[in-house]
Formats: sequence, C-alpha cells, structure tokens
Amino acid sequence: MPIKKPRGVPDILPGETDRWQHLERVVRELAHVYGYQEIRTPIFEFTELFQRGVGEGTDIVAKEMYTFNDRRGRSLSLRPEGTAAVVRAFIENNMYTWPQPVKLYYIGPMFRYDRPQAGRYRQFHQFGAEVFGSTEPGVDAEVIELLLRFYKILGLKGLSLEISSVGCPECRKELTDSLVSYIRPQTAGLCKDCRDRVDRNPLRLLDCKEPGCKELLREAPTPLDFLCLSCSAHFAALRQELLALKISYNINPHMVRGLDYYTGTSFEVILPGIGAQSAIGAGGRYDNLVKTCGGPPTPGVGFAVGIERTLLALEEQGIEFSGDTQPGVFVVAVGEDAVRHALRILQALREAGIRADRDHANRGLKAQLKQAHRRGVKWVVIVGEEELSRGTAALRAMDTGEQVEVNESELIPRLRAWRA
RNA sequence: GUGGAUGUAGCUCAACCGGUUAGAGCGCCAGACUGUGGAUCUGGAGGCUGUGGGUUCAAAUCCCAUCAUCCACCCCA
Repeated sequence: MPIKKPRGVPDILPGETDRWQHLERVVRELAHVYGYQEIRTPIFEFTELFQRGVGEGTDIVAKEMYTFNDRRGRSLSLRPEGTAAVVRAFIENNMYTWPQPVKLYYIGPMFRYDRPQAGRYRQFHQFGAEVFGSTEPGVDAEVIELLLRFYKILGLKGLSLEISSVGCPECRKELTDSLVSYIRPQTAGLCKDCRDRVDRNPLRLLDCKEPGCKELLREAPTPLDFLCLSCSAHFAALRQELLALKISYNINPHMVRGLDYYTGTSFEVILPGIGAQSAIGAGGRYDNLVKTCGGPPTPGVGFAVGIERTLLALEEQGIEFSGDTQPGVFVVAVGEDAVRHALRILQALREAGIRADRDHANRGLKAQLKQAHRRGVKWVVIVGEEELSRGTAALRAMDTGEQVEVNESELIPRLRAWRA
C-alpha cells in the first residue's frame, strides 16, 4: 500500500506553483514598496507562546493546534497563525530598540487541525504584515491600504472592506455584561449554537449567520456603543484617514475577532463566491500583545491574508497568470556522436541562461520532436550526422515549422534575439 | 468535534434487478513515416473496483467498519 498524504494537506504541483510564485512575487514587491521588511520565524514554537498570545480560550488554541512534545518533554506547537511568533521575535531580538515603528511582513505555512472544506486546509499559507511601535491611526490606514492594494494588483474584483473597533479591554467589560443582559430574556429565540454562546462567548452572538438570531440581535449593543473616549477618537481618526486615501468601507459593528489579542481597530476583506469562507484577509490592532508576551508595552497593528483563498478567488474570477518556467528550447540529436556533441550544445545553452532540455529516453528523431512538441517548447535545435560534419545545427521554430541551418556559433545569439 | 454526498485505468465517466474475462473517450507508449512534431489510421501497456470484514452459489453492485475527497456546521485566513 502506497503511503498517502495526511488529510487536508494538498500537494501543490507544477503548473499551480507558477501561480504561487507569481503571488509571492507580488507580495514581496508590494511589501518593499510600502517599506516593510521580511521576517522569517520558525514554523513551530513553544506551545505557551500561542496560549498566551492568541488566547487559551480561543478555538484555535483550545482545539485546533498541532501540539507535540519534543525529546525532552517540552510542549511545542506548529504555528496556527503568524502574529504571535512575530511578536515573540520582536521581543527576543530587542526590536523595540530599532527605529520605530518597525514594519515587518511574512509569508509562509500555518497549521490548524480543522475539518477541511472549500478554502480551508490543515496546512495553509498566509501573507501578513505587522507594524510595531505606533498608535497612529494613519498606520492602521496604511496597513489597510497595503492589504487592498495587494488584491488590486492581482486583479481581484468585488471585494468589500469592513471595519470596526472592538475597543480596549476596559470598553469590552461593560459590553459583555450589557450584551448578555440584552439577550438573556430572548434566548428562546436563538439557534442552539447561540444559546451556547450566551455563556461561553457572548460576543460571537453578534456575527451569527442564522436569520432568526440576526433579527434578535439587530438592536443589540455592539462594541462600537461602548468605546471609551480614546478608542472612539482613534476609530474616528482612522475613518478620516481612509477618507483621505479614498478607501471606501462599510462599518460593521457586528464584526467579531476570533483571536484574543485584538484591541481597537479591526477589519476584514470580504469576497463572496469562494465557498462558505468569505474572509480572504483580516486584521486589526493589538496594542497589548507585546506586553502580554513579556515585552515592553508596544502597540501593534497588522493583517493576514489567506493565500489559498486568494488563489481560489482568482481562479473563480478567471484571472490567469502567465507562468513561464518551462524550457523554451529542446535539443534533439540522433546518432551516438551527435548525441555526445548535442550534450555540449545543451550545456552551452544553459550556461547562457537559456532554458533548455533534451530527450532522456533514447528516442528516435521523430519521437524526440514529439516530446519537444508536448513539452510546449518554442525552439528545437537538431543535431544529426550531417550537421555534425558541417559544424552546424538545424534550428526549428515549433509554431511555424520553419527550419534553418545555422552555424553553431550563431545558435545562442539567434535564440536570444528570437526570445526577445 | 457534528452532519451530508462520493470513492471503478493517469484523467472524465460507463457496467440493467447482484450473474461469465469490468468497458469507452481522452491521455500515455509504439507503428504506418529507417532525418522531422501537431492531423489521420492501427496496435500496445495500464485495474485486487480506496482499504478491511460480512451476506451470497456468485459482489464494482447489498451490509458494517475504516481511510480519503468534496460540501456544510462549529471556527477561521
């Protein structure tokens, strides 16, 4: 029995990887344009980091982590998200002594033990950006602008930006009480999940999809109703900044974040049409996280983009990338001497940076040409006994079938000229 | 973790009510065409019907379990 891959961890095959590489190029180029530097953190950390950072009570930590002990019995976990690790690295490498703010981005795999479905996998990839050391609403706006610019460059259409503020811990205390006492008399009308939520996680009531619950909660108190003076001023300033940047948005008071570390600004980019999962990017402010993780009090704001979801959306919208990683030239040779000689030609082409390959199966001329055709190459260099004796090679254009005999010394210049 | 659908050749799918040797198209390899790809024709390889049990004279077909995939819930990117 051949060994199969574990559940929910797709192979990304040649052809698809072209799309990935394109997206990764966009990410890097864009991040650098906005002044962000790449950070690479390990894909596993001490479990405690996520327990403290993401929050012990969150579903992600409580039931979705890949956790294991190492040989000395220390508990490690595959990272379920990116921010906690970046925060850890920020503290551990004394980045609070760097010129502030520190602007970082990352791209890489994350792991969550979830049931897979459309747009959700056990190993998935995120691109994220984080800014440390500034509470300026302008920074929140910049991060949002970067996020939206990313989708725009890729050519995605029909997305909407939803923003809100979940407030600081002080704002939230009153909110929870108020929400619970608002809904308590009406619990009978809620769906069974929501009846659970009332005690377990009341904020979740706000974003239930059930029409009945939505109706009951329409007038319910939201985080926005309980913002303290400074949170409220910050949110107002953010809206001003977005206005100045001509970024349109919806205020969604019912937006709830699943990670404990969020404070104040929170936002989501929504795109229908990729299955039940419609959030393709989300983020917010986390002004207490650095301190929670043992660093000096340092504000932060950032986002994460789901790469698979973004690729899914691109596919859904019929947006293709031209992946050009295939050889453009195929070297064909018949006869023992010619084959030996052709190997040197192939080597020279490759040294010149021309993507070139050859038949590796000892096929006849005809079959080699067939291979070349199937591989989709543009040019075939043919060397047989005749060409060998004349010091030439036949150069054949596969699209038109035109073929010319050229001196070997001309081969590389001509291929270069044609390629351009 | 919960619920639903589905697993037959590399891919897309057939195979009646359980009944002989599980078929087709595409793809792959080769030949027709011993120095020329795509078109056409011909041939070939390729299957323990996801896996393990059970029922039956007989299982791709019915039952159970398990694994995987897809979809949805929970949750999230």
